[in-house]
Amino acid sequence: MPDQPKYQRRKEDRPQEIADAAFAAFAENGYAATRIDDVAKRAGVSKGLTYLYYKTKEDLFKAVVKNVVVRRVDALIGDVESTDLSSEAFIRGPLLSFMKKVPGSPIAIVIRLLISEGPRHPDLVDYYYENVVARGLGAITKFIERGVERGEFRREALEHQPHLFLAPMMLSIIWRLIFAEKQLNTDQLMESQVDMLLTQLRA
Amino acid sequence: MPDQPKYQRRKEDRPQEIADAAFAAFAENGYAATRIDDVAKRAGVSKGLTYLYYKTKEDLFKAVVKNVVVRRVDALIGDVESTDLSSEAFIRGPLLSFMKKVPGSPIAIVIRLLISEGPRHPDLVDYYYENVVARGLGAITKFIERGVERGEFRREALEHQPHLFLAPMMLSIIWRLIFAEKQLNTDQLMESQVDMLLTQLRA
DNA sequence: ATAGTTACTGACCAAAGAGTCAGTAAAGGC
DNA sequence: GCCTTTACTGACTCTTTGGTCAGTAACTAT
Repeated sequence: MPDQPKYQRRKEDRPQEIADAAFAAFAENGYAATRIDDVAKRAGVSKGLTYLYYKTKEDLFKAVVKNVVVRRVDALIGDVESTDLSSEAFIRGPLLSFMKKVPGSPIAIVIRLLISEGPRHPDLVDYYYENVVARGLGAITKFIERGVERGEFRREALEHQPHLFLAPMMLSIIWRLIFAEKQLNTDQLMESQVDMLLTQLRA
Repeated sequence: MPDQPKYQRRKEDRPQEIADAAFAAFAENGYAATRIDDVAKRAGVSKGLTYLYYKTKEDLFKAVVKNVVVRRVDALIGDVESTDLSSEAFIRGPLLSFMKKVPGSPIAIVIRLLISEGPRHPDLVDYYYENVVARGLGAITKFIERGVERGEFRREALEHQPHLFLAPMMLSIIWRLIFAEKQLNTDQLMESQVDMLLTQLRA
């Protein structure tokens, strides 16, 4: 029987492993009800090690919440800027499919955490506003404007369109966060809305 | 100097006073971060008294969350059933004005609490689904159907209309829960949506 | 091998907070 | 006034948990 070492030193990977475990724990139990000890167990390390990489529970929380969403939004914005589809085709294609994915993705969890913990972490809220919301809305707005310039869309009535595109997605997210099991065809909801908005936008 | 009694016995009023204080505390801090001692202080009573009227913290929480919303929804449903306005006039009038009020009302707080604590209190979620969501959606659906019977609305495409009416309200609620200060004209958002939906519904 | 470095462990501490209960005093009946 | 009832208080207990740190053992260099 080979003597198995009690643990391996894996300086490089630990922080991410702990962050992943923490995300799962926060997702299940929320911030306050999550025990650091529990996070450590999930990550397969001791509590002490968690404190080596993250100074406090709050630090861990913030670090975790920040790194979940940004790269997804980056990807979407990249798509928007590089696509050669017509505006309508892009909206019906990649944008709609992105919106359909969100309610079942970690983004939804982050929204739950922002709703429950946001008020006690204003800097986290600011971070999300700047890096996710503002950029996301900006991208959609730019995209509608491009449609206008190309003569695909009418100029008027685009005041609040970006938000209206997102509204059924938001409803779907919340619905699933609260009533996970109760059926609601959220995909169809978003499709109807997109249809409706495009009809109104079309030149 | 009259000797002031240390306290008054007010058996009738205490439960409600404690519940109100608890709602305020839960709204500010969430469930886990709320101290019973704090609730008691807000209500101007001792911690012990809280436990006389509510067996546990969880009992208190559930009692509080249940009694905030139901009577408002009752009122709305009462309106729906007794109005003599045309369907469109009712939607543009009382329904829209109800939806505008919600994001700044205690209902929004309840939604926050359901999102953060719902998973750990499934019976509370069920209660809300039955008493608020199902009844609310039912009322709107009935109302659209009435419009159809009267020849005001087209029959088709009313599949998911009730949810679409509510979607921008949901977005507004969440927006204000997270980004309280950041401006967004949520009223106008809901008006645009109602316009759009009515245009589509109109016979 | 052996010594040195440090990633990692786990027992520990101190604070906080849910829930209890013996005792107090306010109201009401006589 | 006095007695009884019970709404109410507040000090106490016991558990939980965030955070610390002295010690251990996995790797590295020589």
